[in-house]
Amino acid sequence: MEITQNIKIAVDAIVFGYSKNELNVLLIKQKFGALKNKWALVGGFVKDDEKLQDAVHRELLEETGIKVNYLEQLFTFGDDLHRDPRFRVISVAYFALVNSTKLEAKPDTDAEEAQWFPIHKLPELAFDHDTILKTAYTRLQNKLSYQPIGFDLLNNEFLFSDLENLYSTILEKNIDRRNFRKKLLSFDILEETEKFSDKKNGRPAKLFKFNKQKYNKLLKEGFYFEIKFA
Amino acid sequence: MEITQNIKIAVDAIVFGYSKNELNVLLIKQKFGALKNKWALVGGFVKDDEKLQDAVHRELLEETGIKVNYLEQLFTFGDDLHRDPRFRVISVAYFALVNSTKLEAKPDTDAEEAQWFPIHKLPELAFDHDTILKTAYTRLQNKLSYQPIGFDLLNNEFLFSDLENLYSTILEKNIDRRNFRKKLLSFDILEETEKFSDKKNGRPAKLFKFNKQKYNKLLKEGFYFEIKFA
DNA sequence: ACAAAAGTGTTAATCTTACACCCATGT
DNA sequence: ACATGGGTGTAAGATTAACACTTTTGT
Repeated sequence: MEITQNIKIAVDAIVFGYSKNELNVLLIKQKFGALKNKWALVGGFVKDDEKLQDAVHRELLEETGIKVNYLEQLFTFGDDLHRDPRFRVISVAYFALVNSTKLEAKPDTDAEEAQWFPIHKLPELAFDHDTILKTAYTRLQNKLSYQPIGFDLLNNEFLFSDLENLYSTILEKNIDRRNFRKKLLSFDILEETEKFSDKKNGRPAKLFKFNKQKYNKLLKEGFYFEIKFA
Repeated sequence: MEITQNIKIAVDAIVFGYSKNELNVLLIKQKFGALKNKWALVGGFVKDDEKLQDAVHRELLEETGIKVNYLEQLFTFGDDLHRDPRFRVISVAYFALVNSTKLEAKPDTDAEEAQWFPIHKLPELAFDHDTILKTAYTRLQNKLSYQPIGFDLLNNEFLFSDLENLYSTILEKNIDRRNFRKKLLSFDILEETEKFSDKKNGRPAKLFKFNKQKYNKLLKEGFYFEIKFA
């Protein structure tokens, strides 16, 4: 039983970062080919002896020097036979979160131009990457309501107002501050620190931490993280 | 830019059927190779000019003659480099529901032996198909609570008791009959028919239909299907 | 003293849960 | 008349939603 197949398999990463009340996406400028100078998701072909996940990490490191905080498989795009104009490529897309939108000095390898773009100010994208991005954004919006994933976009220690802004920015909704705080505290997965914000204006605010161990423990006991909004 | 890659891409379908208060999975017996006589999910290699979805439909038709009621992409299994002992295969798994567990007379093509197995009485499976199956079962259990997917496992017209049994079988939970009925009726996506069950025993029960148009309309208006259990 | 953001509590409305008896049919 | 499964309502408890004033700090 011999199989010949002329399909290439690639991975692409949709990396979200949150900074200054904006949700950003990491893109790199295409340097070659018909799509030169368009922007694209970080990605590339999978090596023969490489796990899909490892391929994603490798590409991220090679092209942007970034290490992600959260990574999960999103969807496999393989129904559009000509999504890549060169030949048939099936892409396994991954969804990633980072808690910093600083870009390190570019790594030596590919020296691609990587850049963060606010989700609502995207440039024209190569391939079907706009579709992929839309899928990822919807996934992020949904997950925020039933998985404590927002913390992966914030610093280890954060203000309640940061968290609240993150939710209201990404979900594009207003949130009642009191109800939001009450709800999150009721889960008992946040810890107060002794530290305070060092903002110029207004009353200093306590810094909080997400206690992942406690969350995992509660999960096993049947706890279900869920935040709804009016 | 030349790429050589020695990875094959396949699709596999996890087909669920519900019959006589049991959840069943469709498997086929392997006829060749090292895994001969083990059972496996329906699947096969993707053709060069074939959409992933079409590959699934084709394999289902060729190997079992079945047409599914619901199909969605589940997950892409590609991290285990030796999941297929012959060479590296990445498999895009699809999750399917049918409303009949009758198997047509075998189609002429491959004449594979296809058979339904109750989810809790599975034979030994080839490859990593037990992992895939577990993933699919979890997905089914979760989806049942937030998408009206159970109807795709039942006849077009069904009894409330069927629906209730389906939920309690798949979720492996007891359900309060009154609360369940109240909840579902409150969604206003079910229609009473004029017909009644023709069971021998007990009071005849009304047959209901799921009104998919109405559900889709409500969805657009922001309706959210959600069933929780005590 | 004022501007800015943080912190906090109550009430009404809604939703969820628990629970048991009568009804219609076939034998 | 009895066995079988179908059909229904209510009350207590929990959760959600709506809403505004006081506190702390820097200037």
